[in-house]
Amino acid sequence: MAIDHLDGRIIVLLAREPRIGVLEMSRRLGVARGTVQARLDRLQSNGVIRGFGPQVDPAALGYPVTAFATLQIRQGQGADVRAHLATVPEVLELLTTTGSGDMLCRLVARSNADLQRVIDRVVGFDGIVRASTTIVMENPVPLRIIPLVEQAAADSAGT
Amino acid sequence: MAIDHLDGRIIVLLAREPRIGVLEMSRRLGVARGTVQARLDRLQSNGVIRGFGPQVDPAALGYPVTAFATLQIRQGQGADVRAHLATVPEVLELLTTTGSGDMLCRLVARSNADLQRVIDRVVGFDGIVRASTTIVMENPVPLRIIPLVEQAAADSAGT
DNA sequence: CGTATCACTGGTCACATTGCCCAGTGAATG
DNA sequence: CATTCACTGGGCAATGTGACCAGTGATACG
Repeated sequence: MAIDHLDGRIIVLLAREPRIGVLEMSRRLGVARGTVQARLDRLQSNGVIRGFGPQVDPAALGYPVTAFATLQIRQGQGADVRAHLATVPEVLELLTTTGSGDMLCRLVARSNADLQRVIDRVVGFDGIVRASTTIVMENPVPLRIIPLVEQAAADSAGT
Repeated sequence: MAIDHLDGRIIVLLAREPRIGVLEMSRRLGVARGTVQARLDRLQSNGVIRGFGPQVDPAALGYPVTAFATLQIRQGQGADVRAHLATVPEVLELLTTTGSGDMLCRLVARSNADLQRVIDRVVGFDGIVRASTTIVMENPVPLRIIPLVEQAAADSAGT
């Protein structure tokens, strides 16, 4: 579960140059190829590295508008609402949060006008009592993981 | 910018089996290898595919708690606050939202108790007027992109 | 109507990398 | 002291890669 310094270097290197191969990594890190391979296998079976799927930019797909919707759910309707939201492609993520029957929903849309359509589709469901939406303007820190990986690696070094 | 059906199939296939190579993709899709290669190059230079970085699970790194903090920023302090938050490893993402001086901040922590430490570090900065935090309990729809890709590919098909 | 452009096909080539194997070493464990 | 484990450094066959090429069909353009 905890990662050591070498694991951290592997992940960071992989994050910076995803196209790199195991052999080149072993050269850069100064360890044997088999070691890198074993570490990678372990990190993946640990679940630390979930995968290497392509990171797709919704904006480049024609969905430049991002918004968050906070939904208040009628008691007992949670499962239905989840199933409903899972069918909406513009719903990129759904989280349940503290506060009874609250959900947070990450949305994208083709334009501000299109966002209205998306929101209508999202909230057009019986179990949703109330919804409030916040539009994202800028993204000063895009979703990142490297600093946390370095932190985790440094922590384990102290152990 | 718009993707066609073949682009969509490439992305979906890549998302499902990231380890797959160009050659194997061309076999599965029934097109020539060069075509897949050209499409992939184009998708990447378009910015539709940003990269293939490893998807790291913060929970597996020892940070199982996720939270969102809504920050209200003092006028004119936005840039300073961004710089401050960028230095906190537990800040995975930072967005500015509608509502003057509002930011939304995605956090992780080692535990609920540790979250207090993270929040203290986040809000312990002059430009932040007020902060409210919501803890994430479940993640019924993890960050996903495939449905949107399929949608975008279907849309362009109609064109 | 001809022509240029473009994407795609199906093939080749040399080269690098992969997955898999092995024996040996050093450290930590029991 | 014996065992286990991670790592090293090496070797092997098989595969994939990047780079080409000529030919073809469709589309857009003068």
